[in-house]
Amino acid sequence: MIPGERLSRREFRRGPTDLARRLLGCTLVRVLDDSARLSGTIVETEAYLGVIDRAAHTFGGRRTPRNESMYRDGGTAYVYFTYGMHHCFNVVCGAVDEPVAVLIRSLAPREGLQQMVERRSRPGREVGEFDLCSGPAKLTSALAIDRGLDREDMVESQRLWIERADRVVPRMIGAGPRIGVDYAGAWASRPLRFWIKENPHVSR
DNA sequence: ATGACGATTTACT
DNA sequence: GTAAATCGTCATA
Repeated sequence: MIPGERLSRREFRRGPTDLARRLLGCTLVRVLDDSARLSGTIVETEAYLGVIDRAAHTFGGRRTPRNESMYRDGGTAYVYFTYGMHHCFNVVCGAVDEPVAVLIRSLAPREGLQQMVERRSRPGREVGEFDLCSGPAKLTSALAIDRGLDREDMVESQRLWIERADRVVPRMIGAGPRIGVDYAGAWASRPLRFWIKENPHVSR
Protein backbone atom coordinates (compact mmCIF):
# COMPACT_ATOMS: atom_id res chain seq x y z
CA MET A 1 0.00 0.00 0.00
CA ILE A 2 2.12 2.83 -1.30
CA PRO A 3 0.71 6.36 -0.93
CA GLY A 4 0.31 7.90 -4.37
CA GLU A 5 -0.76 4.65 -6.02
CA ARG A 6 -4.14 4.48 -7.66
CA LEU A 7 -6.95 2.83 -5.78
CA SER A 8 -7.52 -0.68 -7.11
CA ARG A 9 -10.76 -2.28 -8.18
CA ARG A 10 -10.83 -4.28 -4.98
CA GLU A 11 -10.39 -1.15 -2.87
CA PHE A 12 -13.21 0.65 -4.70
CA ARG A 13 -15.60 -2.22 -4.02
CA ARG A 14 -15.55 -1.83 -0.24
CA GLY A 15 -19.08 -0.47 -0.04
CA PRO A 16 -20.26 3.07 0.74
CA THR A 17 -19.85 3.44 4.48
CA ASP A 18 -16.36 1.99 4.53
CA LEU A 19 -15.18 3.71 1.36
CA ALA A 20 -16.59 7.09 2.39
CA ARG A 21 -14.26 7.03 5.41
CA ARG A 22 -11.38 5.47 3.52
CA LEU A 23 -11.43 8.14 0.77
CA LEU A 24 -10.74 10.91 3.28
CA GLY A 25 -7.15 12.05 2.79
CA CYS A 26 -6.90 10.47 -0.68
CA THR A 27 -6.17 12.62 -3.72
CA LEU A 28 -8.65 13.14 -6.55
CA VAL A 29 -6.73 13.73 -9.78
CA ARG A 30 -8.14 15.25 -12.99
CA VAL A 31 -6.05 15.60 -16.16
CA LEU A 32 -7.45 17.92 -18.82
CA ASP A 33 -7.17 17.46 -22.59
CA ASP A 34 -4.25 19.92 -22.65
CA SER A 35 -2.49 17.74 -20.02
CA ALA A 36 -3.02 20.25 -17.24
CA ARG A 37 -3.23 18.42 -13.94
CA LEU A 38 -5.75 19.47 -11.28
CA SER A 39 -6.01 17.74 -7.93
CA GLY A 40 -7.13 17.98 -4.34
CA THR A 41 -7.23 16.06 -1.10
CA ILE A 42 -10.66 14.61 -0.30
CA VAL A 43 -11.84 16.08 3.01
CA GLU A 44 -15.61 15.42 3.00
CA THR A 45 -17.75 12.55 1.68
CA GLU A 46 -21.23 11.08 1.93
CA ALA A 47 -22.29 7.42 1.69
CA TYR A 48 -25.37 6.44 -0.35
CA LEU A 49 -26.52 2.94 0.49
CA GLY A 50 -28.45 2.03 -2.64
CA VAL A 51 -31.86 0.34 -2.93
CA ILE A 52 -32.61 0.55 0.81
CA ASP A 53 -31.61 4.24 1.11
CA ARG A 54 -34.45 6.68 0.52
CA ALA A 55 -31.93 9.47 -0.17
CA ALA A 56 -30.14 7.52 -2.92
CA HIS A 57 -30.96 7.90 -6.59
CA THR A 58 -31.24 4.10 -6.76
CA PHE A 59 -33.72 3.81 -3.87
CA GLY A 60 -36.15 0.95 -4.47
CA GLY A 61 -34.08 -0.26 -7.41
CA ARG A 62 -34.80 2.74 -9.63
CA ARG A 63 -32.72 2.34 -12.78
CA THR A 64 -32.83 5.08 -15.41
CA PRO A 65 -30.50 6.48 -18.08
CA ARG A 66 -29.29 9.04 -15.58
CA ASN A 67 -28.23 6.66 -12.79
CA GLU A 68 -27.17 3.72 -14.96
CA SER A 69 -23.52 4.14 -13.98
CA MET A 70 -24.35 3.39 -10.35
CA TYR A 71 -25.11 -0.19 -11.44
CA ARG A 72 -21.60 -0.63 -12.82
CA ASP A 73 -18.53 -2.03 -11.10
CA GLY A 74 -16.78 -0.34 -8.18
CA GLY A 75 -14.43 2.40 -9.40
CA THR A 76 -16.89 3.79 -11.94
CA ALA A 77 -17.61 7.54 -11.81
CA TYR A 78 -21.24 8.58 -11.42
CA VAL A 79 -21.64 12.22 -12.46
CA TYR A 80 -25.11 13.75 -12.50
CA PHE A 81 -26.57 17.15 -13.33
CA THR A 82 -28.95 18.83 -10.89
CA TYR A 83 -30.76 22.07 -10.06
CA GLY A 84 -30.51 23.02 -13.71
CA MET A 85 -26.90 24.13 -13.36
CA HIS A 86 -24.70 21.93 -11.15
CA HIS A 87 -22.83 18.64 -11.46
CA CYS A 88 -22.04 16.25 -8.60
CA PHE A 89 -19.37 13.54 -8.63
CA ASN A 90 -19.67 10.10 -7.01
CA VAL A 91 -17.51 7.02 -6.72
CA VAL A 92 -19.44 3.80 -7.37
CA CYS A 93 -18.37 1.29 -4.73
CA GLY A 94 -20.16 -2.06 -5.06
CA ALA A 95 -20.14 -5.06 -7.37
CA VAL A 96 -21.97 -4.90 -10.70
CA ASP A 97 -25.72 -4.37 -10.13
CA GLU A 98 -25.21 -3.29 -6.53
CA PRO A 99 -25.95 0.45 -6.95
CA VAL A 100 -24.12 2.11 -4.06
CA ALA A 101 -21.86 5.17 -4.19
CA VAL A 102 -19.91 7.81 -2.30
CA LEU A 103 -20.55 11.48 -3.05
CA ILE A 104 -17.39 13.60 -2.93
CA ARG A 105 -18.41 16.81 -1.14
CA SER A 106 -15.19 18.77 -0.77
CA LEU A 107 -11.49 18.88 -1.46
CA ALA A 108 -8.48 20.76 -0.21
CA PRO A 109 -7.07 22.01 -3.55
CA ARG A 110 -3.53 20.90 -4.29
CA GLU A 111 -2.49 21.20 -7.94
CA GLY A 112 -3.78 23.67 -10.54
CA LEU A 113 -5.05 26.30 -8.14
CA GLN A 114 -4.83 29.06 -10.72
CA GLN A 115 -6.92 27.08 -13.22
CA MET A 116 -9.47 26.35 -10.51
CA VAL A 117 -9.76 30.04 -9.69
CA GLU A 118 -10.37 30.81 -13.37
CA ARG A 119 -13.00 28.08 -13.68
CA ARG A 120 -14.83 29.21 -10.53
CA SER A 121 -14.68 32.95 -11.11
CA ARG A 122 -17.58 34.92 -12.56
CA PRO A 123 -17.65 38.54 -13.64
CA GLY A 124 -18.00 40.55 -10.46
CA ARG A 125 -17.14 37.75 -8.06
CA GLU A 126 -13.77 36.97 -6.51
CA VAL A 127 -13.17 33.41 -5.31
CA GLY A 128 -10.96 32.75 -2.33
CA GLU A 129 -8.88 29.71 -1.51
CA PHE A 130 -11.65 28.24 0.63
CA ASP A 131 -14.40 28.70 -1.99
CA LEU A 132 -12.67 26.66 -4.67
CA CYS A 133 -13.70 23.09 -3.81
CA SER A 134 -15.73 23.38 -0.58
CA GLY A 135 -18.95 21.84 -1.90
CA PRO A 136 -19.98 19.04 -4.28
CA ALA A 137 -20.84 21.34 -7.19
CA LYS A 138 -17.96 23.72 -6.51
CA LEU A 139 -15.38 20.98 -6.90
CA THR A 140 -16.86 19.64 -10.14
CA SER A 141 -16.77 23.15 -11.54
CA ALA A 142 -13.18 23.70 -10.37
CA LEU A 143 -11.94 20.36 -11.77
CA ALA A 144 -13.97 20.43 -15.01
CA ILE A 145 -16.01 17.33 -14.14
CA ASP A 146 -19.29 17.00 -16.02
CA ARG A 147 -21.46 14.32 -17.64
CA GLY A 148 -18.68 13.66 -20.14
CA LEU A 149 -16.97 11.83 -17.28
CA ASP A 150 -20.02 9.84 -16.21
CA ARG A 151 -19.20 6.10 -16.44
CA GLU A 152 -15.47 6.76 -16.45
CA ASP A 153 -13.57 3.76 -15.09
CA MET A 154 -11.18 5.28 -12.57
CA VAL A 155 -9.07 2.12 -12.40
CA GLU A 156 -7.96 2.67 -16.01
CA SER A 157 -8.77 6.30 -16.87
CA GLN A 158 -6.13 8.79 -17.97
CA ARG A 159 -8.51 11.67 -17.19
CA LEU A 160 -9.79 10.96 -13.69
CA TRP A 161 -8.58 8.77 -10.83
CA ILE A 162 -7.95 8.60 -7.08
CA GLU A 163 -4.60 8.10 -5.37
CA ARG A 164 -4.24 6.38 -2.05
CA ALA A 165 -3.07 8.17 1.07
CA ASP A 166 -2.16 7.14 4.58
CA ARG A 167 -5.31 6.24 6.43
CA VAL A 168 -6.90 9.12 8.34
CA VAL A 169 -7.11 7.96 11.94
CA PRO A 170 -10.67 7.42 13.23
CA ARG A 171 -10.44 10.12 15.88
CA MET A 172 -9.85 12.70 13.14
CA ILE A 173 -13.05 11.73 11.28
CA GLY A 174 -16.27 13.57 12.05
CA ALA A 175 -19.68 12.07 11.18
CA GLY A 176 -23.16 13.56 10.88
CA PRO A 177 -26.35 13.72 8.79
CA ARG A 178 -26.08 14.15 5.04
CA ILE A 179 -26.80 17.55 3.49
CA GLY A 180 -29.80 18.36 1.31
CA VAL A 181 -31.72 15.11 1.76
CA ASP A 182 -34.48 16.23 4.11
CA TYR A 183 -37.02 14.51 1.86
CA ALA A 184 -35.56 11.12 2.85
CA GLY A 185 -37.41 10.68 6.15
CA ALA A 186 -35.50 8.64 8.73
CA TRP A 187 -32.62 8.22 6.30
CA ALA A 188 -31.98 11.96 6.37
CA SER A 189 -30.73 11.90 9.94
CA ARG A 190 -28.43 8.91 9.73
CA PRO A 191 -24.75 9.82 10.18
CA LEU A 192 -23.55 9.04 6.66
CA ARG A 193 -21.60 12.23 6.04
CA PHE A 194 -17.91 12.13 6.96
CA TRP A 195 -15.25 14.79 7.11
CA ILE A 196 -11.75 15.45 8.37
CA LYS A 197 -12.17 17.34 11.63
CA GLU A 198 -11.16 20.98 11.72
CA ASN A 199 -10.27 21.03 8.04
CA PRO A 200 -11.10 24.50 6.68
CA HIS A 201 -12.10 23.18 3.24
CA VAL A 202 -15.10 21.21 4.50
CA SER A 203 -18.42 22.71 3.28
CA ARG A 204 -20.63 24.83 5.60
C1' DA B 1 -47.12 16.59 -23.58
C1' DT B 2 -46.91 18.28 -19.02
C1' DG B 3 -45.49 19.31 -14.42
C1' DA B 4 -42.83 18.82 -10.24
C1' DC B 5 -38.48 18.28 -8.48
C1' DG B 6 -33.98 18.41 -7.13
C1' DA B 7 -27.35 14.54 -3.20
C1' DT B 8 -26.60 23.22 -4.78
C1' DT B 9 -24.82 27.77 -4.84
C1' DT B 10 -25.24 32.50 -4.54
C1' DA B 11 -27.03 36.86 -3.47
C1' DC B 12 -29.73 39.46 -0.65
C1' DT B 13 -32.69 41.11 3.71
C1' DG C 1 -32.17 33.67 7.86
C1' DT C 2 -34.89 33.44 2.84
C1' DA C 3 -35.19 33.12 -2.09
C1' DA C 4 -33.76 33.03 -6.88
C1' DA C 5 -31.40 30.84 -10.54
C1' DT C 6 -32.26 27.31 -14.18
C1' DC C 7 -33.20 22.91 -16.87
C1' DG C 8 -32.46 17.79 -17.35
C1' DT C 9 -34.92 14.04 -15.76
C1' DC C 10 -38.65 11.21 -14.60
C1' DA C 11 -43.36 9.93 -13.40
C1' DT C 12 -47.86 10.54 -14.97
C1' DA C 13 -51.20 10.86 -18.61
